[in-house]
This record gives sequence, C-alpha cells and structure tokens, in this order.
Amino acid sequence: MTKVRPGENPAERPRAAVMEDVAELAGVSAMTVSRVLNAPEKVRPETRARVLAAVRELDYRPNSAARVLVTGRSGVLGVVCFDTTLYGPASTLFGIEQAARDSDYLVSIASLPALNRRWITRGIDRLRSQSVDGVIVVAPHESAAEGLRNLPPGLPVVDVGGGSDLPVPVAAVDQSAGAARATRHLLSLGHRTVWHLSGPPNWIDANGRVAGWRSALEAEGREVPEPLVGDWTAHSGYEIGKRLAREPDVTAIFVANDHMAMGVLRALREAGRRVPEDVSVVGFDDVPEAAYFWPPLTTVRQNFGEVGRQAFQLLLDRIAGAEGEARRMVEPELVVRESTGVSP
Amino acid sequence: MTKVRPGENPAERPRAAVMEDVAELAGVSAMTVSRVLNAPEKVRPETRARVLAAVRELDYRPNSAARVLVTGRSGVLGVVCFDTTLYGPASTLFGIEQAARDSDYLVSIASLPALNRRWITRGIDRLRSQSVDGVIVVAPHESAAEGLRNLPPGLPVVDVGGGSDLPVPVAAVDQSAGAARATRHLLSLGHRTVWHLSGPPNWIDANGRVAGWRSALEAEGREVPEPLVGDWTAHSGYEIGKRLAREPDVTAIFVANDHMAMGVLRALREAGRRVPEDVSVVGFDDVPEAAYFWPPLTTVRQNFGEVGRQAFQLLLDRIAGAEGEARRMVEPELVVRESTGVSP
DNA sequence: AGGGTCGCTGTTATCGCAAACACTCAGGAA
DNA sequence: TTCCTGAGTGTTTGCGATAACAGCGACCCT
Repeated sequence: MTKVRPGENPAERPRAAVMEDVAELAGVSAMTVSRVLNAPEKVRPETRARVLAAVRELDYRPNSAARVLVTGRSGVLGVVCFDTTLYGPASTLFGIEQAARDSDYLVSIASLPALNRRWITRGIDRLRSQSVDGVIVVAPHESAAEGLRNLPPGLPVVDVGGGSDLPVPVAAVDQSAGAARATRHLLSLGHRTVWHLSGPPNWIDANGRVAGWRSALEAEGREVPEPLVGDWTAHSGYEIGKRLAREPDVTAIFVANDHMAMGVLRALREAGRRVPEDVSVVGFDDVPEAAYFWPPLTTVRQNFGEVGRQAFQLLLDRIAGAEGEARRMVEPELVVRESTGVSP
Repeated sequence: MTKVRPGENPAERPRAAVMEDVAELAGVSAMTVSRVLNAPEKVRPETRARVLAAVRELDYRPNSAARVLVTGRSGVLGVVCFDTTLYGPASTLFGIEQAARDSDYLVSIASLPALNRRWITRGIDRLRSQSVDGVIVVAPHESAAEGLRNLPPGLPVVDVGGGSDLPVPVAAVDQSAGAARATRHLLSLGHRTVWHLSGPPNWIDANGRVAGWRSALEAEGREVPEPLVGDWTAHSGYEIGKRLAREPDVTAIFVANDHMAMGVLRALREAGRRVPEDVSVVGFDDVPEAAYFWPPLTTVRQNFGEVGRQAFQLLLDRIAGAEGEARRMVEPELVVRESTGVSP
C-alpha cells in the first residue's frame, strides 16, 4: 500500500522517494535502510540486497539536508578566494576541487570583492552559514592574516600560501626558496647583481620572492638594488620594463611572475636590448605559455595542484580532530629556458 | 532559566545558539524569531528590535540545513565544469560567482575528470545530492548535449556556451559572429583568403569559430582552405604554426584562441616570416596578456563575466518557474592591434 | 451590544534522517 | 533447563527550522 501524502495528487509527478518509501518496498524499517547506506556490515546480506534493489528501483537519494541536521556533517568544504581568474589561485582551486572529488567532498566557493579583513571574515561566515565542514582560505595577502586571527571556534580552517605566523595550518610553495634559486642561477651566469620586479605590496607571495631574492644576493655579498613594484599584470611589467631598459647596468632581472616578465621582455626588445645577450630575464609560475614567450622564459615552476591537494589533506586532518599548527611546503623548481644567458 | 541540554557540560564551549535560545532571551516564541528573520514587516517594531538585539547578543545564525529541510530551498547553486584553469571557463565561473554573491547565493562546483555524458551526469548528481537550487553547466563540448538530454525532472539547469539544440536555456558568446568579424577584418586588409587554426574537435566554441570563419569566406566567394586542428595550447599553436610558416601562400591566419596564436607567432618568427608585414594573425579571447604579445595581438574579445551573469539570471528565472527555452547571446568584439596588416 | 476584520503572536505538525535504546531469536555455556 | 550473548532489526526521539492554523485583543461597523 502506497500512502498518498496529504495535499498530494497521485496524478502529478511523484515526489522523490524518501527512506520510508525504500523501507516499505524492501519490507524493512527505515532504520535498516539507513544502516545499509551507512554501515552495511551491520545488515544481513540478503536484507541488504533487497534494500539496495529497492534503492535502485526508486532511484532513491538521501536528502543531505536531513542528514546534516542530525549528524552535523555536510560533506562540503568551503574555499574563500580572491580572483579566480589569476593563474595561481585558479590552479590551486582546481587542485583542491580534484582532491575533494576523490574524497567525495563537494566544494563551495566564496569569492571576495576585495582583499581585506572584513571581506575575508564575511566570506567565511557565508560559507559557515551553509554548514561547511571546513574552510580553505586562498587569499595570499597580508590582510588575510588579520582575518584569520579570530575565527569562529570549532570551524576547521586551513590557509594556502600564507605566512608562518598564522594560527592555522598552511600549505604553500616555498616562495623564498624559488626566488633564491632563480637569483643564484642568474649570478652563476656571471651577472654582477640581479634587479627585481616584484608583485604588489602586502601580497605574501610577492614578499616571499623579494626575501628570497634579497637573501641570495646578500649571501654572495652583492649589491641589492631597490626592487621595482608591479601589479602582476603584463601591462605593469611593460611599463616598468621600459624604465629598466634604459639602465645599461641592468643585465639580469628576476620578475615576480610570468605575465609581468612578458611585459618586460617586450619593453626590452622595443628598447633594442636583446634577451638573453644583453639582459637575462627570469619569471615565476611557469604558466603553460611560458615556453612560447619570445624568447622562451626561464622561470620557477610552482606545483599549484600539489598545494591544493596538501591543503585539502590538512583540512581533512583538522576535521578529524588534529590539533596544533602544521605547514606543508611544496618545493618550486627552476626551469631554465632561453631567456637567461651569460653576462655580456 | 537556561536549559542545559542532555549530555551538555555547562563548563564546555557553549553550543551555537538556536532559534529557541534567541526566542527565550527576547521573551517571545521561536516563531516570532523566524518571522523577524523572514518577514520582518509582520512583527511589531518593538518586538522586532528586541529579537534583533537577542540575535546579535547570541551571535545567532540560522541553521541552513534545517531551513532547507522544511523549505526545499538551499540558496546554493551548482556549477558543473571541466577545466577551470583554462582562461575562458575560469572567467565564466568567476562571473557566475560574482553574480551569485550579489544575490546571496553560494556556488558549489563539481569539476569533471573528463568531458563526456557519463561524467556530466555524475557531476549534476553530485550537486543534486546537496540540494542545490539549480545547476549551470559550463562544458562547451558536444558531449555535454547528450548529458543534458535527460535531466532529473524538476531541477533547473542552464548551459553556458552550448549549441542551439539544447533542451535547456543557454547563455553564450556568439562565436560564429566573432569569427566572421575576425575573418572579414583580414579580408578587408586585402588578403586573398584566411587560413584557420581551430580548437579541438567537438568543442562547441571551436565549431562555432570554424563556422563563422567559413561562412565569412564563402560570403565573399573566397577559397576555403582546410582548417588545421590544435588543442588550445601554445604548444600546439607552435607545432602547427611551423607547418603554416612553410607555405608562402599563407598571409593571413585566424587562430581559435590567443594561446595558440602565441605559438603561431613564435613559429612564424623563427621561420623568418614577419608579422604583420608577411603574415597577419588574429586570435580569439583577448586574454589580458594579448596586448603584450610580440607583436601585440589582434583578437576577438569575449566578455566572459557577462556570460556568467546572464547564465545566472537565466537560472534565477528558471528557479522562479519560467518555462521554455531561452538564449542569451553576448556579442564579441574585435580588438585590432599590431599583428594584422595589409596583404604583402 | 454583537460580530466582523485586522494586526500580532503562539501552538502544533512536519521536513528526512540517524542516534539511542529496545526487542527478538538462535546458539552456546552452565 | 536456564541464562547469557550477540547479531540483526525495529521503535522512539530529536536535530532546527517553517507552514498552517489558532488565539486574542483592539477597533470599527451596523
């Protein structure tokens, strides 16, 4: 006998099946259906088979809202991010999503209209209101730190790319090591020193690359020129590149990302300075196109996918109750192409 | 009097406040609290003020799972997508997310390990199991169509970039128009005909660009060369570009995206063919770096953000009960830079 | 005075599921 | 036999919110 619920017209499209419907069809109680789905070993195989057959026949799907209500777990994790059209954040997000998919988690995203403490807090709140099990913050900016200082208690949070003084676990590429590697590569080619075109102020990655570059120069006792500051865009690379091109001293430039490096390459060429004969250029990121720049760009590859996976793993640990701080550093890799050569 | 729930130790961190707690503090019933939050005009201003004060004092946040359970609405929409590291999909996703944020929707994403019917269906199922209010599919591939043929009834679905024969509303850039515009631009510069390096087979955008290119050539009675097929990467553009560079006939190339165009530019240069003096090149997308290619790339700009917004709007309409098909076409724009010039 | 209507608030039932506990029955130990 | 044990299943309850309806003054109308 099929109950017709009050207000339900049997002629209309039938409601989606619920656990009780499955139970009835299989001749068991709803609880047994629940067990088949959540702890199959506790149900006798024959019963289990009957239930599963009923599940298939009715195309039953558990209602996650009901399950969340009673268990407190949603199987959804949140990602707070800034601009997902930038190569780095987009790749990280992709890595997180893939790792999450493999563990049957779903990812909700909250993008921010601006990078500051208030918006980050709002983003986390927005996600929390949807009962996410945890949050990964991809906002590689100093202001993220403030936003992570007082988090709602009980919400697992992991940061990507953040500094070392954060009160939450962090997964990141070792920016400083990558920058140092790039700088040493240039020095090893005989350049007296290396100029730097950095990312915008207060971006963690930008700071890390400046630090690595500076320490590599200082370690060798080289002069440390004042870094120039861009905004990650090819446009800014071009504008600042024009200035650098006018300085005959400048024979080696470490640029904080590939897109800016592209602008620099163009500015140098327009100024008649050959790369790498007159000036060597190194980028950062290794975007897929970097090998097709003119000339092909020597750069530092970041494995964003791996960072995403590590961040997800840290979050899982946290959700499972792990305490304390944790850092997962991913090592970047120098990729030497044709934009670097011996000092003229 | 504050009830201590069974199993609760008053010394521990207190549970998050629920509606009943707010009601008690404000001296009203839970129902009144609910009304203050969902239909404030139905509550006397003084009462409302007391309730809101209690909400703030307890930092009360509604439990969305409970609300979903009873209303059937989650305030979450799902996006099914393939590779969010590609510029187009990433930008579209970003547009959707921004539009959603402005309307207090949250976005969950389900990325696909491969583009085919089965995975698309799975992605939609994964989202559906989280009670999303609707789904936007960003999978510009023929196989998406099959995946959209038999959808679960009752789930609003909108497609981005799909063909005209889909059973769901579609928001898209008019690829064909953009390609035709690019082709006509080249013809107007005096080129006898225009070669085409297309995207991979069965990608909707790739097909649309081929169609637009072909029709523009045919409209002027020009010879239509066999299109060459790439895979969107700069690498493939370079490899195929080397072949094109060997053909002296080739004076104008319409490339299906900017990254491949970058590879083509490099191949031409290496072969000693000057751009635009010997060969003109047009791309598609207008990635932010296109203006800094060497030479700066003439290309067709797609407003992905707008597409995302339109798709979101279509989905809102659908959720609100709108029926029937609908298409929102966004017009692309030709951006002329220095990679195109008069026929040699 | 009697009886609406209206504005505001409270009571009860319900959404779909799982935790906790209760029950049944077979098989083995005492 | 009697009791115990434990595997397998059922019953009850409650998660936190909203829908539907009921109650109750105040006010107006006739």
